[in-house]
Amino acid sequence: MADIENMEYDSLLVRFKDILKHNNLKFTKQREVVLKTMYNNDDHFSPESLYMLLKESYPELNVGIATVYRTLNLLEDSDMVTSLSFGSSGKKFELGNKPHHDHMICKVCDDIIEFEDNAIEKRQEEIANKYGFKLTNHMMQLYGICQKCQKKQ
Amino acid sequence: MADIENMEYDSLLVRFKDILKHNNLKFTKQREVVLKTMYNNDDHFSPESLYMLLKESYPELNVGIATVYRTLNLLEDSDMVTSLSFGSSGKKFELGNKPHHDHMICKVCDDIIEFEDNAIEKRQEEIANKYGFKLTNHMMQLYGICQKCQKKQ
DNA sequence: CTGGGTGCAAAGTGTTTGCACGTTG
DNA sequence: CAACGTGCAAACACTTTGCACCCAG
Repeated sequence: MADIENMEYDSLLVRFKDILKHNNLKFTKQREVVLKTMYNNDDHFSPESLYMLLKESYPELNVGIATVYRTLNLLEDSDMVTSLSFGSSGKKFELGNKPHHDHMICKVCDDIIEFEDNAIEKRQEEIANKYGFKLTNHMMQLYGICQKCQKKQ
Repeated sequence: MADIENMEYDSLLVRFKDILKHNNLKFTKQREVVLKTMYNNDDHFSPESLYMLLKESYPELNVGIATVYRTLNLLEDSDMVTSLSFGSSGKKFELGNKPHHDHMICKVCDDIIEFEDNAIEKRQEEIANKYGFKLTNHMMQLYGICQKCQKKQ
Protein backbone atom coordinates (compact mmCIF):
# COMPACT_ATOMS: atom_id res chain seq x y z
CA MET A 1 0.00 0.00 0.00
CA ALA A 2 1.88 3.03 -1.23
CA ASP A 3 1.63 6.39 0.41
CA ILE A 4 -0.76 8.66 -1.41
CA GLU A 5 -1.90 10.73 1.52
CA ASN A 6 -2.57 14.45 1.20
CA MET A 7 -1.96 14.54 -2.51
CA GLU A 8 -3.64 17.29 -4.41
CA TYR A 9 -5.59 16.51 -7.51
CA ASP A 10 -2.71 16.89 -9.96
CA SER A 11 -0.60 14.42 -8.06
CA LEU A 12 -3.45 11.95 -7.92
CA LEU A 13 -3.85 12.32 -11.63
CA VAL A 14 -0.17 11.74 -12.28
CA ARG A 15 -0.25 8.71 -10.08
CA PHE A 16 -3.28 7.35 -11.87
CA LYS A 17 -1.66 7.87 -15.27
CA ASP A 18 1.45 6.09 -14.07
CA ILE A 19 -0.54 3.11 -12.89
CA LEU A 20 -2.35 2.99 -16.22
CA LYS A 21 0.86 3.19 -18.20
CA HIS A 22 2.54 0.50 -16.13
CA ASN A 23 -0.32 -1.81 -16.87
CA ASN A 24 -0.73 -0.98 -20.52
CA LEU A 25 -4.07 0.58 -19.85
CA LYS A 26 -5.39 3.72 -21.43
CA PHE A 27 -6.25 7.09 -20.00
CA THR A 28 -9.80 7.80 -21.09
CA LYS A 29 -12.20 10.65 -20.49
CA GLN A 30 -14.39 8.35 -18.42
CA ARG A 31 -11.56 7.36 -16.11
CA GLU A 32 -10.47 10.96 -15.74
CA VAL A 33 -13.93 12.14 -14.90
CA VAL A 34 -14.46 9.47 -12.24
CA LEU A 35 -11.29 10.50 -10.44
CA LYS A 36 -12.03 14.21 -10.77
CA THR A 37 -15.59 13.88 -9.55
CA MET A 38 -14.57 11.89 -6.51
CA TYR A 39 -11.94 14.49 -5.75
CA ASN A 40 -14.19 17.51 -6.18
CA ASN A 41 -17.10 16.09 -4.22
CA ASP A 42 -15.13 14.66 -1.36
CA ASP A 43 -17.56 12.04 -0.14
CA HIS A 44 -18.42 8.36 0.22
CA PHE A 45 -19.93 7.20 -3.03
CA SER A 46 -21.98 4.20 -3.92
CA PRO A 47 -21.41 3.20 -7.54
CA GLU A 48 -24.98 4.26 -8.19
CA SER A 49 -24.66 7.73 -6.63
CA LEU A 50 -21.40 8.38 -8.44
CA TYR A 51 -23.04 7.28 -11.67
CA MET A 52 -25.91 9.72 -11.17
CA LEU A 53 -23.54 12.57 -10.43
CA LEU A 54 -21.51 11.78 -13.54
CA LYS A 55 -24.58 11.71 -15.76
CA GLU A 56 -25.56 15.08 -14.40
CA SER A 57 -22.12 16.65 -14.63
CA TYR A 58 -21.03 15.23 -17.97
CA PRO A 59 -24.18 14.34 -19.89
CA GLU A 60 -22.28 14.49 -23.19
CA LEU A 61 -20.00 11.64 -22.11
CA ASN A 62 -22.93 9.30 -21.60
CA VAL A 63 -21.06 7.27 -19.00
CA GLY A 64 -22.39 3.78 -18.38
CA ILE A 65 -22.83 2.24 -14.96
CA ALA A 66 -20.58 -0.65 -15.99
CA THR A 67 -17.73 1.76 -16.55
CA VAL A 68 -18.26 3.25 -13.14
CA TYR A 69 -17.97 -0.21 -11.57
CA ARG A 70 -14.98 -1.07 -13.72
CA THR A 71 -13.21 2.18 -12.87
CA LEU A 72 -13.92 1.94 -9.16
CA ASN A 73 -12.59 -1.60 -9.10
CA LEU A 74 -9.52 -0.53 -11.00
CA LEU A 75 -8.91 2.36 -8.62
CA GLU A 76 -9.39 0.10 -5.65
CA ASP A 77 -6.97 -2.49 -6.99
CA SER A 78 -4.49 0.32 -7.48
CA ASP A 79 -4.99 1.43 -3.87
CA MET A 80 -6.27 4.80 -4.96
CA VAL A 81 -9.72 4.33 -3.49
CA THR A 82 -10.93 2.40 -0.50
CA SER A 83 -14.25 0.67 -0.06
CA LEU A 84 -16.49 0.36 2.95
CA SER A 85 -18.97 -2.45 3.13
CA PHE A 86 -22.03 -1.81 5.19
CA GLY A 87 -24.65 -4.21 6.35
CA SER A 88 -26.35 -4.55 3.03
CA SER A 89 -26.95 -2.65 -0.20
CA GLY A 90 -23.41 -2.72 -1.49
CA LYS A 91 -20.17 -0.89 -0.93
CA LYS A 92 -19.25 2.74 -0.72
CA PHE A 93 -16.02 4.09 -2.12
CA GLU A 94 -13.86 6.96 -1.04
CA LEU A 95 -10.75 8.46 -2.56
CA GLY A 96 -7.65 7.46 -0.65
CA ASN A 97 -6.00 10.86 -0.47
CA LYS A 98 -6.47 11.26 3.24
CA PRO A 99 -4.61 9.69 6.15
CA HIS A 100 -6.04 6.38 7.21
CA HIS A 101 -9.20 6.75 9.22
CA ASP A 102 -12.23 4.80 10.32
CA HIS A 103 -15.93 5.58 10.27
CA MET A 104 -18.83 6.25 12.58
CA ILE A 105 -22.15 5.68 10.88
CA CYS A 106 -25.42 7.12 12.07
CA LYS A 107 -28.22 4.58 11.91
CA VAL A 108 -30.82 7.30 11.60
CA CYS A 109 -29.51 9.65 8.91
CA ASP A 110 -26.79 7.42 7.40
CA ASP A 111 -24.30 10.21 7.90
CA ILE A 112 -20.67 9.13 8.02
CA ILE A 113 -18.20 10.71 10.41
CA GLU A 114 -14.52 10.04 9.88
CA PHE A 115 -12.01 9.76 12.68
CA GLU A 116 -8.44 8.67 13.23
CA ASP A 117 -7.05 7.02 16.30
CA ASN A 118 -3.50 5.89 16.69
CA ALA A 119 -4.08 4.11 19.96
CA ILE A 120 -6.43 1.67 18.26
CA GLU A 121 -4.19 1.19 15.25
CA LYS A 122 -1.30 0.34 17.54
CA ARG A 123 -3.37 -2.04 19.62
CA GLN A 124 -4.49 -3.85 16.47
CA GLU A 125 -0.87 -4.50 15.57
CA GLU A 126 -0.23 -5.92 19.02
CA ILE A 127 -3.20 -8.23 18.78
CA ALA A 128 -2.22 -9.47 15.34
CA ASN A 129 1.31 -10.16 16.55
CA LYS A 130 -0.02 -12.16 19.44
CA TYR A 131 -1.72 -14.52 16.97
CA GLY A 132 1.18 -14.59 14.49
CA PHE A 133 -1.18 -12.90 12.05
CA LYS A 134 0.34 -10.68 9.38
CA LEU A 135 -1.86 -7.61 9.18
CA THR A 136 -2.42 -5.93 5.84
CA ASN A 137 -5.40 -3.72 6.53
CA HIS A 138 -8.52 -3.44 8.61
CA MET A 139 -11.92 -1.90 8.75
CA MET A 140 -13.67 -0.60 11.77
CA GLN A 141 -17.10 0.92 11.83
CA LEU A 142 -18.90 2.31 14.84
CA TYR A 143 -22.66 2.34 14.56
CA GLY A 144 -24.99 4.48 16.60
CA ILE A 145 -26.79 7.78 16.57
CA CYS A 146 -25.10 11.04 15.74
CA GLN A 147 -25.43 14.19 17.80
CA LYS A 148 -27.90 15.85 15.41
CA CYS A 149 -30.25 12.89 15.34
CA GLN A 150 -30.18 12.51 19.11
CA LYS A 151 -31.39 16.08 19.48
CA LYS A 152 -34.25 15.58 17.06
CA GLN A 153 -35.77 12.88 19.20
CA MET B 1 -29.09 -5.24 23.20
CA ALA B 2 -29.89 -7.64 26.01
CA ASP B 3 -27.29 -9.81 27.59
CA ILE B 4 -27.32 -13.29 26.16
CA GLU B 5 -23.69 -14.11 26.70
CA ASN B 6 -22.59 -17.56 27.81
CA MET B 7 -26.05 -19.01 27.63
CA GLU B 8 -26.27 -22.70 27.09
CA TYR B 9 -28.55 -24.09 24.45
CA ASP B 10 -31.60 -24.49 26.66
CA SER B 11 -31.47 -20.88 27.71
CA LEU B 12 -31.07 -19.76 24.13
CA LEU B 13 -34.10 -21.82 23.26
CA VAL B 14 -36.17 -20.34 26.05
CA ARG B 15 -35.15 -16.89 25.00
CA PHE B 16 -36.05 -17.62 21.39
CA LYS B 17 -39.47 -18.95 22.38
CA ASP B 18 -40.09 -15.86 24.48
CA ILE B 19 -39.27 -13.58 21.61
CA LEU B 20 -41.57 -15.55 19.35
CA LYS B 21 -44.41 -15.48 21.83
CA HIS B 22 -44.06 -11.76 22.45
CA ASN B 23 -44.40 -11.14 18.74
CA ASN B 24 -47.22 -13.58 18.07
CA LEU B 25 -44.90 -15.73 16.04
CA LYS B 26 -44.82 -19.49 16.05
CA PHE B 27 -42.20 -21.95 17.15
CA THR B 28 -41.66 -24.24 14.20
CA LYS B 29 -39.40 -27.19 13.57
CA GLN B 30 -37.50 -25.16 10.99
CA ARG B 31 -36.80 -22.34 13.42
CA GLU B 32 -35.76 -24.79 16.10
CA VAL B 33 -33.39 -26.61 13.81
CA VAL B 34 -31.69 -23.43 12.63
CA LEU B 35 -30.93 -22.39 16.19
CA LYS B 36 -29.80 -25.86 17.20
CA THR B 37 -27.55 -26.31 14.20
CA MET B 38 -25.85 -22.98 14.74
CA TYR B 39 -25.32 -23.88 18.37
CA ASN B 40 -23.95 -27.36 17.75
CA ASN B 41 -21.64 -26.37 14.94
CA ASP B 42 -20.27 -23.24 16.50
CA ASP B 43 -19.13 -21.38 13.41
CA HIS B 44 -19.66 -18.48 11.04
CA PHE B 45 -22.32 -19.44 8.56
CA SER B 46 -23.30 -18.04 5.24
CA PRO B 47 -27.02 -18.59 4.60
CA GLU B 48 -25.98 -21.00 1.87
CA SER B 49 -23.65 -23.09 4.04
CA LEU B 50 -26.19 -23.26 6.83
CA TYR B 51 -28.79 -24.33 4.31
CA MET B 52 -26.55 -27.15 3.03
CA LEU B 53 -25.87 -28.38 6.54
CA LEU B 54 -29.58 -28.35 7.35
CA LYS B 55 -30.44 -30.34 4.24
CA GLU B 56 -27.84 -32.89 5.21
CA SER B 57 -28.78 -33.09 8.89
CA TYR B 58 -32.57 -32.98 8.54
CA PRO B 59 -33.41 -34.18 5.02
CA GLU B 60 -36.94 -35.08 6.12
CA LEU B 61 -37.71 -31.46 6.97
CA ASN B 62 -36.92 -30.34 3.44
CA VAL B 63 -35.95 -26.86 4.61
CA GLY B 64 -35.98 -24.15 1.97
CA ILE B 65 -33.30 -21.53 1.53
CA ALA B 66 -35.92 -18.81 1.92
CA THR B 67 -36.70 -20.05 5.41
CA VAL B 68 -33.03 -19.98 6.30
CA TYR B 69 -32.84 -16.33 5.23
CA ARG B 70 -36.08 -15.50 7.03
CA THR B 71 -34.97 -17.20 10.22
CA LEU B 72 -31.52 -15.62 10.21
CA ASN B 73 -33.06 -12.20 9.73
CA LEU B 74 -35.50 -12.87 12.54
CA LEU B 75 -32.71 -14.01 14.84
CA GLU B 76 -30.63 -11.01 13.95
CA ASP B 77 -33.50 -8.61 14.59
CA SER B 78 -33.93 -10.29 17.96
CA ASP B 79 -30.22 -9.81 18.71
CA MET B 80 -29.69 -13.53 18.95
CA VAL B 81 -27.29 -13.72 16.04
CA THR B 82 -24.82 -11.22 14.66
CA SER B 83 -23.78 -10.75 11.08
CA LEU B 84 -20.43 -9.97 9.58
CA SER B 85 -20.24 -8.38 6.19
CA PHE B 86 -17.12 -9.04 4.23
CA GLY B 87 -15.91 -7.38 1.08
CA SER B 88 -18.30 -9.15 -1.19
CA SER B 89 -20.36 -12.35 -1.47
CA GLY B 90 -22.81 -11.66 1.30
CA LYS B 91 -22.91 -11.87 5.05
CA LYS B 92 -21.92 -14.49 7.56
CA PHE B 93 -23.90 -15.11 10.72
CA GLU B 94 -22.83 -16.28 14.13
CA LEU B 95 -24.81 -17.09 17.21
CA GLY B 96 -24.55 -14.38 19.83
CA ASN B 97 -23.92 -16.60 22.83
CA LYS B 98 -20.33 -15.54 23.33
CA PRO B 99 -18.88 -12.39 24.82
CA HIS B 100 -18.44 -9.66 22.29
CA HIS B 101 -15.45 -10.18 20.07
CA ASP B 102 -14.04 -9.11 16.75
CA HIS B 103 -12.53 -10.98 13.84
CA MET B 104 -9.27 -11.50 12.03
CA ILE B 105 -9.79 -12.85 8.54
CA CYS B 106 -7.12 -14.62 6.52
CA LYS B 107 -7.12 -13.45 2.91
CA VAL B 108 -5.63 -16.73 1.77
CA CYS B 109 -7.67 -19.44 3.46
CA ASP B 110 -10.66 -17.34 4.59
CA ASP B 111 -10.21 -18.66 8.10
CA ILE B 112 -11.72 -16.50 10.82
CA ILE B 113 -9.98 -15.97 14.14
CA GLU B 114 -11.95 -14.43 16.97
CA PHE B 115 -10.45 -12.17 19.59
CA GLU B 116 -11.56 -9.86 22.34
CA ASP B 117 -9.86 -6.72 23.44
CA ASN B 118 -11.10 -4.44 26.13
CA ALA B 119 -8.60 -1.72 25.45
CA ILE B 120 -10.06 -1.17 22.01
CA GLU B 121 -13.65 -1.34 23.20
CA LYS B 122 -12.92 1.29 25.80
CA ARG B 123 -11.14 3.52 23.34
CA GLN B 124 -14.10 3.31 20.96
CA GLU B 125 -16.37 4.62 23.69
CA GLU B 126 -14.03 7.52 24.30
CA ILE B 127 -13.94 8.40 20.62
CA ALA B 128 -17.71 8.25 20.31
CA ASN B 129 -18.11 10.48 23.35
CA LYS B 130 -15.75 13.02 21.85
CA TYR B 131 -18.10 13.38 18.88
CA GLY B 132 -21.31 13.27 20.93
CA PHE B 133 -22.08 10.04 19.11
CA LYS B 134 -24.24 7.48 20.89
CA LEU B 135 -22.64 4.12 20.24
CA THR B 136 -24.84 1.07 19.86
CA ASN B 137 -22.48 -1.43 18.30
CA HIS B 138 -19.47 -1.76 16.10
CA MET B 139 -17.66 -4.08 13.80
CA MET B 140 -13.95 -4.42 13.41
CA GLN B 141 -12.24 -6.77 11.07
CA LEU B 142 -8.51 -7.22 10.66
CA TYR B 143 -7.42 -8.59 7.30
CA GLY B 144 -4.14 -10.28 6.59
CA ILE B 145 -2.48 -13.66 6.44
CA CYS B 146 -2.76 -16.21 9.20
CA GLN B 147 0.18 -18.06 10.69
CA LYS B 148 -0.53 -21.28 8.80
CA CYS B 149 -0.73 -19.63 5.41
CA GLN B 150 2.44 -17.62 6.01
CA LYS B 151 4.33 -20.85 6.57
CA LYS B 152 3.01 -22.41 3.38
CA GLN B 153 4.56 -19.72 1.24
C1' DC C 1 -60.01 -23.38 12.87
C1' DT C 2 -57.41 -19.16 12.11
C1' DG C 3 -53.30 -16.68 11.40
C1' DG C 4 -48.76 -17.12 10.84
C1' DG C 5 -45.01 -20.27 8.37
C1' DT C 6 -43.23 -22.85 4.63
C1' DG C 7 -41.38 -24.31 0.02
C1' DC C 8 -41.27 -23.04 -4.44
C1' DA C 9 -40.48 -20.15 -8.14
C1' DA C 10 -40.45 -15.57 -9.62
C1' DA C 11 -38.94 -11.05 -8.85
C1' DG C 12 -35.59 -7.81 -6.85
C1' DT C 13 -31.01 -6.02 -5.89
C1' DG C 14 -26.29 -4.97 -6.86
C1' DT C 15 -22.45 -6.29 -9.80
C1' DT C 16 -20.00 -8.46 -13.69
C1' DT C 17 -19.45 -9.90 -18.47
C1' DG C 18 -19.84 -10.76 -23.74
C1' DC C 19 -20.02 -8.26 -27.66
C1' DA C 20 -19.75 -4.95 -31.40
C1' DC C 21 -18.20 -0.54 -31.90
C1' DG C 22 -15.20 3.50 -30.52
C1' DT C 23 -10.87 5.59 -28.92
C1' DT C 24 -6.14 5.88 -27.28
C1' DG C 25 -1.35 5.63 -27.92
C1' DC D 1 -3.99 0.40 -36.72
C1' DA D 2 -3.66 -2.69 -32.86
C1' DA D 3 -5.03 -3.01 -28.40
C1' DC D 4 -7.74 -1.66 -24.92
C1' DG D 5 -12.22 0.72 -23.30
C1' DT D 6 -16.97 1.64 -23.64
C1' DG D 7 -22.13 1.27 -23.58
C1' DC D 8 -25.57 -1.83 -23.79
C1' DA D 9 -28.02 -5.69 -22.46
C1' DA D 10 -27.76 -10.12 -20.76
C1' DA D 11 -26.02 -12.89 -17.17
C1' DC D 12 -24.89 -13.52 -12.37
C1' DA D 13 -25.06 -14.04 -7.38
C1' DC D 14 -27.42 -13.11 -3.41
C1' DT D 15 -31.70 -12.02 -1.13
C1' DT D 16 -36.64 -11.08 -0.77
C1' DT D 17 -41.44 -11.85 -1.94
C1' DG D 18 -46.14 -13.64 -3.71
C1' DC D 19 -48.72 -17.49 -3.44
C1' DA D 20 -51.01 -21.80 -2.39
C1' DC D 21 -50.75 -25.04 0.93
C1' DC D 22 -49.45 -26.44 5.85
C1' DC D 23 -49.32 -26.49 10.75
C1' DA D 24 -48.90 -24.47 15.55
C1' DG D 25 -51.52 -22.63 19.10
